[in-house]
Amino acid sequence: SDAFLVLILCYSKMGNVDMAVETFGKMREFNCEPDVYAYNAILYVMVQKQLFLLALGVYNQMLKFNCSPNLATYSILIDGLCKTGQIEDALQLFDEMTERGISPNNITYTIVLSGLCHAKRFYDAQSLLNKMSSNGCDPDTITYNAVLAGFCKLDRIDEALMLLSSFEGRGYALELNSYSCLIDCLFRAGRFDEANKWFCKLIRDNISPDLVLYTIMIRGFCQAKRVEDALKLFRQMTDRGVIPD
RNA sequence: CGCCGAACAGUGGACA
Repeated sequence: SDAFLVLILCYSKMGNVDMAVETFGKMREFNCEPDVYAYNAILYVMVQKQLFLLALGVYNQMLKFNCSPNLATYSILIDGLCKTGQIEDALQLFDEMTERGISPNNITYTIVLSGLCHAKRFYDAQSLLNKMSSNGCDPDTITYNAVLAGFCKLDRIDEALMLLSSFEGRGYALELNSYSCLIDCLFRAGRFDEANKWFCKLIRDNISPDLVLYTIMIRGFCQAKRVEDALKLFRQMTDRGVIPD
């Protein structure tokens, strides 16, 4: 049974649904009842390949065979719904899960938060974030990344900045990607000085900007008609060994 | 057979 699981996981990582499904089917032939991990593995591939209806079928089969879904099962399914834009169904499944007595953890919350952001449901995301903390789940760095990027893209920059300060207050540091995202959004909102301020902070913190961030900066300064600043950055970039594309 | 552990799920940047 473990052997099957490992095999399914391998196919799953290779993105080979057909072989994963075939292997899964063979389990029964060998008198191995799939356990929750096997189900999760197979659900995961299906969801990755957007075969959501198939996944739902497997989920129902799972219930029929009295294999109780666990938190990972729901995370996989909810994630699939979110990523195919079916946020309402995702929320419903989320409720179904809690009704079954399974409480969400960091991962589940992050999935739903990111789904809500992608669905442009800022207020729902905000209140879920609060609910998360009041349920004793502390957002971790992945949660913050997801929500920060989400808020930025919804042009809720001030909310993102507030989030960032509570984030820093808890001793986390942003990664380069997230800074880039924030800076880009500041530029788009016409908040050039702030964008520049964050960039300077990055340098002070000894984080090396990469090609993408330099591109964001240069583009931003060009839009702000600060061509000299843009050129200065271009030089800084090449001096630091970042090659323009 | 029971217990314990392990193995499954989350974010991600400009232009394109």
